[in-house]
Amino acid sequence: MSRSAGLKKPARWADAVPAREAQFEIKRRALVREAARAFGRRGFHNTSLEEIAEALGVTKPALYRYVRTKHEILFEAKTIAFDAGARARDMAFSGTEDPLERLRLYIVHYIELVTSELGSYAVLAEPVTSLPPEYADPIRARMREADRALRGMVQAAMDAGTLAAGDPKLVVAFFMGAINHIARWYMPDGPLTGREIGETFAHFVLNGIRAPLPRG
Amino acid sequence: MSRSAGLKKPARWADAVPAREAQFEIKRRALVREAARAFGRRGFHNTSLEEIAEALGVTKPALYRYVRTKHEILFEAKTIAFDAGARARDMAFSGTEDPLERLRLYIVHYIELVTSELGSYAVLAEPVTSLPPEYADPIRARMREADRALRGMVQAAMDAGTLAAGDPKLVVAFFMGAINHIARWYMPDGPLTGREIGETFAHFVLNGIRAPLPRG
DNA sequence: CCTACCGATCGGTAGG
DNA sequence: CCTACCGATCGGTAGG
Repeated sequence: MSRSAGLKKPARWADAVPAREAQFEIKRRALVREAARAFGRRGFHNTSLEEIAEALGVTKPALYRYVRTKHEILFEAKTIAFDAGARARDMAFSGTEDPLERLRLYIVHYIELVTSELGSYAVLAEPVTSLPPEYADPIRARMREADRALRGMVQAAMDAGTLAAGDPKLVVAFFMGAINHIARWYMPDGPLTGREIGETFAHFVLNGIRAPLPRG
Repeated sequence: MSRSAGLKKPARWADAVPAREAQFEIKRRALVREAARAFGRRGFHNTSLEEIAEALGVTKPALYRYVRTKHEILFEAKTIAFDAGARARDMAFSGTEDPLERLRLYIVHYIELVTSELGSYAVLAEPVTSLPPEYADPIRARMREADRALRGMVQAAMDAGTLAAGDPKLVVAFFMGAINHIARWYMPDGPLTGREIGETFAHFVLNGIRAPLPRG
């Protein structure tokens, strides 16, 4: 359609060397990840673009080659976190047919993802109100989507009789609160691996923290 | 010591009408509560003093009669939340001698307090980094204090054998994550009372969400 | 308790 | 990718 279309040069080296665009994506991702880490630690408004730029070894205006606004960065960071949740659900579904075991797998996998990215997922704690409607609305939609999916998983296990009957909403609020809180205290170089935390939390959620043989 | 001391007029009506100072305290508290609510909902930096003033029916400069800085307001709001936690612990200790029951009482009471203040306690989610060191340091100290106290309660129940042996730190992180998250989704005019949520969450924490009689 | 108003921070842009 | 620099927001103050 465009007049310049006919002038496009053939790809050099038959695209064997995608260098330029690949570099761009790599840099952009590094920017979003670094920002996510900072936003999660200190909060969106307590983190200036200049600080992010400094952490990446460039100046603030350079960031604008990769991103349009600060809001866009937060939006991308949150999107990555929601994608991880969706991936954990996929893994849980393809891992087993049993509703209760699915829930367990979801918890373990999601926690492993959350703890494997240098704390980038703490951005989930940043209020959506830090974003203008154009970004906040899709994020809220994804929150509802994740909630709906998890409630469905809980309901399925209740229907199967392996979960105590009750309000799925409350159950999801319970364990997602505990899980999303992890990003706020987890230290990648601490004594516990993501897997260990995942297994432990999954056990706590399903079986509680009580001793198996309460003394009378 | 002051020269005007000798000129002080006797208290009118023998202090039966403390009006002035009481009014001041009432207004100050209304200010902090309103701000806490707004900070918890939209975040500290997304809430301007002008918005808070408007919600109270005054102009921004009027707030400075009751408070020195915006930071001080956030500090007070967080302090109130920590005081509630301490009160819940006191109630738990004076309510029973049994370590496990104490934990249960703490959870129920704390959740009841958190849900009984129009969402003021969501300020706990605001990062301490929104405060300058002079305020952030005491807040961090109180976080550590609360953590230590709760770990002690958990350890006691483990020693008594009513809680499964394990890492008290992880146990506390687990249930406090779930509990503090409540302030972020609780609606005072929703279908659930704070008491109901408290009882349910306490049960989830202690016994898990699993059905009591899993089918084989 | 209000009407102005100042000062600093910081997101974003110009221009190279 | 950098050196300037603009513009808006907003916490806080003056003065009444």
